[in-house]
Amino acid sequence: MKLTTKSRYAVTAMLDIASHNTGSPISLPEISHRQNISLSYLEQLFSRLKKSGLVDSIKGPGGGYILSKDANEIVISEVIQAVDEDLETTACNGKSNCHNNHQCISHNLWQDLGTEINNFLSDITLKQVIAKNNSDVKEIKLSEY
Amino acid sequence: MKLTTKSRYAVTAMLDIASHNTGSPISLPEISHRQNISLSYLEQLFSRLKKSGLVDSIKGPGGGYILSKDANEIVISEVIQAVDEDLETTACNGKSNCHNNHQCISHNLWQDLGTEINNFLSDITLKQVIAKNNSDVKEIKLSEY
DNA sequence: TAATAGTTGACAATATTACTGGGTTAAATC
DNA sequence: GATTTAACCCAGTAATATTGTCAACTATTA
Repeated sequence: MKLTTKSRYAVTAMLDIASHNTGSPISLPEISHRQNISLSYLEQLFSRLKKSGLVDSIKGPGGGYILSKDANEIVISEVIQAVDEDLETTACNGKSNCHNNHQCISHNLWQDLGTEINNFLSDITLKQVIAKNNSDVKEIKLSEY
Repeated sequence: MKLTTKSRYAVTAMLDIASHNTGSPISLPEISHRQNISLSYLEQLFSRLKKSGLVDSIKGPGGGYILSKDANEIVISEVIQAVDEDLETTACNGKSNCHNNHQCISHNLWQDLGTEINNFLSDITLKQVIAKNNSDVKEIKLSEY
């Protein structure tokens, strides 16, 4: 599990689509403007997102991207994994001589934690993040009036 | 919250020290060998970790680094923050005109999630990760005999 | 005190990744 | 069918991560 600015952009863009979902596709220029992410970069990200089957695309005027599943069926971790392809490898990966000894145990420490982080992010859907945010906004509004 | 290979290395190195903690300091060449991280890079990482007060250093032969606090008092998030200095900024950060409107709501989506991830990693200590790993190893051993 | 093993810091060089720009293709509207 | 809008593809540049090298500086030990 890796969590870079790249994956942050991808998650943000997916959240943008999910929160502006009115049935019609959302274009990348729209997202670019709202989220302040360069169009070219979005194109690269969505190339991956589409390959991973998270979005469908519609060409031409009025076209754009739509979520391939419902927003409560897409979890954060799969968005991240779609754009950050490299699976993490430990130094002793595959070496049979490094099994159950002291060195390998050390190597596994991060792997364990990585799995936990992954599990955590696999429990959060796009919809949940949006719902939480909306409730926060309501609170702000209430406190202002 | 950012989670790159850099922060992964930092956490791994800290876990290495914590798991080999026998009272005497652990040298960077040791960690470099065990975790397969270049010595130069470890030096850079530990420069930050020391500045953040997470480790103390002892010079000269037999020297190295020791945890400045007990392993159950150091949480994963502070290790990550020590090496990844840049605080994340949203596009509308600071602009008063972008408050409570549609655009800003989108920007906040990630920020909310980021906070959650941070809270999650603030609840996990070095000691917990090691304890979990040790129990896993026991399970493996049991199943092998 | 000299020699050695270790940390610390600065700096350059390279490899990898993040990001941008220019063009091509496809669909819709006029 | 010309024009517009958007996805899509490919190369280039910028930034960052990573490694390498060298020179202090510090404590230990002989």
